[in-house]
Formats: sequence, structure tokens, C-alpha cells
Amino acid sequence: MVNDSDEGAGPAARSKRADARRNEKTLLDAAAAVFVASGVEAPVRDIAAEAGVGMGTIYRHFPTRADLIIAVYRHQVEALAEAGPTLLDTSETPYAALGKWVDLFVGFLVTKHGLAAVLQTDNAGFDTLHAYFLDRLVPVCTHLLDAAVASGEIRSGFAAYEVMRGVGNLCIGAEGDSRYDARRLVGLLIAGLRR
Amino acid sequence: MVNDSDEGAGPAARSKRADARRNEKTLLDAAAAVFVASGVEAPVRDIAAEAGVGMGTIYRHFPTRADLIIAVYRHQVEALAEAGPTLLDTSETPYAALGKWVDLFVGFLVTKHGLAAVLQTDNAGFDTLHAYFLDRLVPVCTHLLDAAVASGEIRSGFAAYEVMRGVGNLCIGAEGDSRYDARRLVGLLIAGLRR
Amino acid sequence: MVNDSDEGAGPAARSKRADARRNEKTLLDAAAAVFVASGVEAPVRDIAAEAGVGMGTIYRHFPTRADLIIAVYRHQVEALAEAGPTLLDTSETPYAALGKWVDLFVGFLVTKHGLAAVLQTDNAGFDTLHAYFLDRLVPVCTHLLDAAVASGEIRSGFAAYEVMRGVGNLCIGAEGDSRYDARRLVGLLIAGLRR
Amino acid sequence: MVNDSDEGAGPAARSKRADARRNEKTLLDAAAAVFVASGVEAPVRDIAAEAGVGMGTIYRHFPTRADLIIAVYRHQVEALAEAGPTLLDTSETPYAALGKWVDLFVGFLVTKHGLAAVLQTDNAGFDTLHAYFLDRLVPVCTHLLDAAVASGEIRSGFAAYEVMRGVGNLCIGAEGDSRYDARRLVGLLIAGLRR
DNA sequence: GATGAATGAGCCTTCATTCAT
DNA sequence: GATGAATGAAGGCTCATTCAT
Repeated sequence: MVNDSDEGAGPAARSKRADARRNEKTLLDAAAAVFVASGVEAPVRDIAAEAGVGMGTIYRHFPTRADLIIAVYRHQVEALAEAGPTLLDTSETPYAALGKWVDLFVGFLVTKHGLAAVLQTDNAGFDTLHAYFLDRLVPVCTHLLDAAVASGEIRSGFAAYEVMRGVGNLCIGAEGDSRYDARRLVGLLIAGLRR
Repeated sequence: MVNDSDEGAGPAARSKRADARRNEKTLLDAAAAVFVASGVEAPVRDIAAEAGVGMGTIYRHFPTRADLIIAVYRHQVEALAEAGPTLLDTSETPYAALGKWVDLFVGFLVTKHGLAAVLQTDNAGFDTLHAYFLDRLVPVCTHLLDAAVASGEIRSGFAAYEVMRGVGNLCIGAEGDSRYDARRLVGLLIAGLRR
Repeated sequence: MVNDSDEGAGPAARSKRADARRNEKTLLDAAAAVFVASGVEAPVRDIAAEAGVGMGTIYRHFPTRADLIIAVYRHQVEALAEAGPTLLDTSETPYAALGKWVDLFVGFLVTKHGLAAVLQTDNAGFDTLHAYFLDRLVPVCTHLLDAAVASGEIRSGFAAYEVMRGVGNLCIGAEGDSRYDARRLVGLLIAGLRR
Repeated sequence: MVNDSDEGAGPAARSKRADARRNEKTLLDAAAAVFVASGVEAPVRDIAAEAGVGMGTIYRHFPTRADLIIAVYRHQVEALAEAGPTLLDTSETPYAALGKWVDLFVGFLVTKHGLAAVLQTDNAGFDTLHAYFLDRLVPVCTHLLDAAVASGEIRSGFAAYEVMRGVGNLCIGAEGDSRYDARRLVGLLIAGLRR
């Protein structure tokens, strides 16, 4: 994030940017809060209200809802992406790393009311969102799976995309149903991968 | 069910009924078609249009959307329920029966665009639907799981509700995504149950 | 009612009529009951249901709601009309007769949930209803008023139509409001007529 | 009311508000016009059309129909409320004041097609409206009645609520019926109060 | 004649999105 | 740039009324 954009503009320009970024931060925080409370499909008006800005401001910064969602979760997705290699390095076996990573993924999704649902839907207009998540995480997951296959711990033949979709799906609606523990079921799924 | 179809009823006495029932069939077919095309949450208007009837007709026959959905899928749910014991009798092991039954379940869900999604949602107004599915199928699934636990093939501790929810979730959005094979993933989940 | 219609038809025709009249009686009773329970604007379907007949039957007998209402209350309106002269004959003074008659009128209206409201509304389609009530009762009321004016008990200058409309209005919504006693207020109105 | 109109507010700070308020004025005028023409129960669409705005605009400003009605008549209700004490001060006797006030009330209601009807109905959703009218006017009327009782001009025992309801009822449907003069009848009612 | 199924207009309400200020 | 007012499509639901059986 340090050098995220801003190719060295003059001081005034920069301050404007800084201003805008601060505003954007407010937006993202508000959106995150509303997403948690009411799901990713919450009315734009609610998000604007939470942020204390006009709705137009939301639209200026994020032309589509998908853009907003991406922005909201970018940090966490990045962290997730970065966690892959790290876990591989620090875990006893590739399979253990996979398990831990999937757990992180579950932790991410389960707390985002409705995100998992949006992720799998073929709703037009969410392609960007889809693409972003996949572009960023599929390679990471592929890497983990490959390693675990290579170590002989799991069977081959399952694509990262598929596994992630499965994990994502298992997380849908998990929040709020005490009889359903997404993490346990995901555990089953990953266990099913073992040779 | 015995006298459900009125072939052989009094000639005129049943004429209205026959008419209405034929119409109801049209409605169910139309609803099924629309459900496949646009999901179970499709506008009532669309279903009416597809059936070539007025909206009022839908409401007359099915006061709530849940009623309609139940009616549309009743036959298949019943068949599913009845398949459980049969499979247990005719399969080599309880686990094999469980696998086959789950496969049937997946086959059912995968072709019903949006049904799996509705099934897990806590949308108010779908309680009837929920209840119907669970009432009918959870006992069957429980029976299969118990048998497989008893035969020592799978670990214990997973409730039918949870497993079914998991399977259901894995089927969400499966249709139309060629890179995602719900059946395979469900296979993984069930495999994960093995000791 | 004795010779209400039926100009001496043949026996068969007559029996048919008798049949129809019995049916019509059922309809009227049902309508009266529903009117009391849900007001004069109750859905036709409800009335049909209460009568245990199809809606079409209602429409056959009473093309418009006004026709039905008239039919339902015809007996009571006739009784009211006939009570006028009688009261005049049997009361101490014309004003007393007027008071008693108005009381009967109030008693009639107050128990007909919504009737008073319909009576004053200029809803198109209720002209028949209006006309019937007025044609039948205005002359009676006029007679009473005239007598009371003649006896010097009340001031002149108020038309029966106006007084009846006033009484009718005071009865609107009386049922079900314990803080509002239509009869008392009507008493005030009639008291106001005194010299 | 003091700072209700914003002549003199900060130049730009209030521009939106000014805009919206102007619009609200348009809405109120349109609503008033439609209320006169079609009654207080006119479809929201009609009001929007009359105002030349979208329906959403109505809903933005007035979440419920009752809110709209209240807003439309607030000024007049307030004026009515304030007229009570004034009349008491400036009239020869309390009874005269009562008569004049009731006359104002009649003048108000008679021009509001359907308002009187709504006022007496127990329609759910109009409670706010009811409450507002009663809260504001019953005390005023009570005051007038009490004074007239105290002065020995009228009989006691009639609550303001009841009298107002009576007056209100007498005004229902008055507009457009040349044979019915609500004011005269109300006069009769009030005359009836005299000892 | 009776039936009640079907029709469809009509109303309400919610929000995503645009755009004047 | 920000604001939030306005728009209007979309969808749900309820009957009055017609008409095939």
C-alpha cells in the first residue's frame, strides 16, 4: 500500500489526493461495517448514511457495487494471498499449510455476511469482483495444492478454483445458524482430499 | 394419493376440478421452467407469463412462493425420501448407500437453479419450505448416517442436518459453471467422513 | 312482501321461482351477516363463501353491490317506512313520534357496519341505493317533520333529506368507538330542532 | 414557526434545503388539490402526477399517507387550535365562542374531501393522523365546552371528543351535495347543547 | 342456473442510479 | 468534488368482474 499509486505529484495535488484517500477510507470503513451488519447487498443509501456522506460520493469513488466490495476486502484478500507462501514455509507439511490457509479463508468469508453468496452467484456486474478474487487467490491455492500433491499427501486432480469455490460455498449462510459449522464441514472437504 | 387423479370420477361432477388440476399442472410446469431459467426467486409475474395465465391464478393456487416451490418439487423430494431405505437395503454397505443417496440429492439440487440458495437462506417466508425439506429428508439422511456409523465406515459426530446443509451449499450455483463440479466436491465431503 | 312480485305464474314456473327465492334468501342472510362483520364493502368472495355459493350466483342475482345492499335491507327499510305513520298515530305529540322514529333509524344504521358511510358517499354505482333509501324514507320523515312543525314543537326550514343525512352521518363509525354514542348525539341534533 | 422559512439563511448552505422545501411546498399543494378532487385516500401516484414528480419523491418526504395528510393540514389545524382561546376572549359569551369555533372547524372540514371520513375511521395506519388531530384540538374544544358549561349556557355531560366527532361526522360528504348544508346541521347540534 | 377459476387493473413500496445545485 | 433529491422500474398483493364448464 505504501506506494500504491501517486506518481510523485506536486504538494498541492498530493494533499488533494491525501484528502480524497482519507475520504475513501471513511467510505470503506462504513461499507465494511454495513456489510457485516446487513450483508454485501445492503442498500447504497445505508452505506452512505453510515459513512455520513452523500450517496453520490459512493458512486463517484466506486462506480459499481463490485468495485466497492473489492476495495473493502482488498487488504484482507492481499493478506490471504501473502499468507500462502508463508504458511508453506513455516508449516510441517504442505497439507498442513493448505489446511491452515483454508482456515484463514474460511475465517475471512464467514464473517462477511453475504459475501460468499455473491462470490458464487453469476450475477451480472460482479464479474470484476469474481475476477479479482480468483486472480489473486487461485494461484496461491494452486501452489498449496500442488505442493501437497507433490508431497503425496493429497490426491491430484482437483483444481484450486474448484476447491475454493467449494470452500466458499460451504461458508454461505454459516453465520447465524448454530446447527451449521462451516469450518467443520470445510475440514471434512479438505480431509476428503487426502489420499 | 389413492384417488388423487380423478379418472373415473362422476362425469360432470369433477369437471371443474379436472380443469383446475390441468391448469395447476401447467402452473407447476411453468414454474419449474422459470425456476430453472431464473431461479426460485423469479417474479410471480414471470411465472404467470410463462404459464400464460394471470398472476391471480398463481396466487389462487399457491398463496405463497414457498407453497409453489414445495408443490413444484414435492414429487422429487418424496422420491428422495423413499430412496433412502431402499438404497440401504440394496447397497453393499451403508456407506455406499449414503454415497448414492447423496448423489441423488445432488442431482436434484444441481438442476434447480437457486433452490439450494433458498434452502440455506434464512429468508422469512420460506420457513414452510425449509421445514418441508428438513422434515422430509433429515430423518432419511440421519438413518443413512447412523447405519454408516454403526458399520464403522464413517466417523460419528456429524448431524444429518449439517451434512445436508453442506451438500446443499456445495450445489449452489453449480449449474452453468463448467469449472465447478458440485458432484465431485460433494464426493470429497463424503469421503472426508470416512474413518 | 306477501305479494312482492310473481304475477300468478304456472305451477312449475312458480316452483322454480320459489327455489330461486329460497336461494336468494340464503344470499341475503349471508350478505347481512358479512355486512355486520366486515362492513358493506366486504369482498364479494366473502359473501359468496358465507352463503356457500359461487360468486357468480351473487352477480346473477345482484348485478351491482348496491342492488345487494338494497335487497339486504329492504325489509328493514320498509318496516321503517311503515313505522312513521304508526308512530304519529300512537305518540303523544308529533315531536315525540319524530324522536322515536329517528331512534329507530339510528338503531337500524348503527348496526350496519359501513352502511351509513356508503349512504353519504357519492361513490358512483350507489345511486340506486341512495335513491331507494331516499324515495322510501324521505316522505315518511317529511311527514313527521311537517306534523311537528304544524304542532309548533319544532322550527321549520329543515328538509327531511337534510335531517336524515345528518342522522345518517352521525351514525358513521359509531360501532366500535366506546367514546362516541351516536344515539346521544342524534338526540342533540333533534333537540336542536326544537323551537 | 419562527425560523420556518429560511429567508436570510446562509447563501449556499441552505440551497438544497431551499430547493427541497420548495418542492415540498409543491407536493403539499398538489396533495391538497388531489385531496379536494379525489379525497384523502387518493392513490399516491395521482398525487405524484399532480405534483409532476415521481412517486419516490412523495415517499421521501412523507413516509406514510398520514404524514402527508398531517403536513397538508397542519397550518390549518394549528390555526384552529389557536383560535379557541382567542374566540373565548373576544366573544360575548363562551357559548358564542364555541359556536364560532365549531364554525371554523366545519369550514375546515367541509372543504377537505374525505378528511372527515378518514378522521372517524379506525383504519390502521391513520393512528398518527387521528392522534394529531385529537391531541391538538380536543383540549381546545374541551376548554370551550367547559367555559360554556360554567357560564350555564349549555348542559354538561358531553365530552369534547364526542362533540367533535359529531361535528366531524356531520361534515362527511358535505361538499358537492347542494341539498345538504353541514353548517346548518352542526348549528342544530350545537343548539341542542343549550339548556 | 350455478360454479369458481382466471383475469388483470390498480395500489403500495423499495432502491439503484442519475444529476442539478 | 460532494450532496441528496428525484426518478421510475420492479415486484408484491388484492379484489371486482367475467365466462367456460
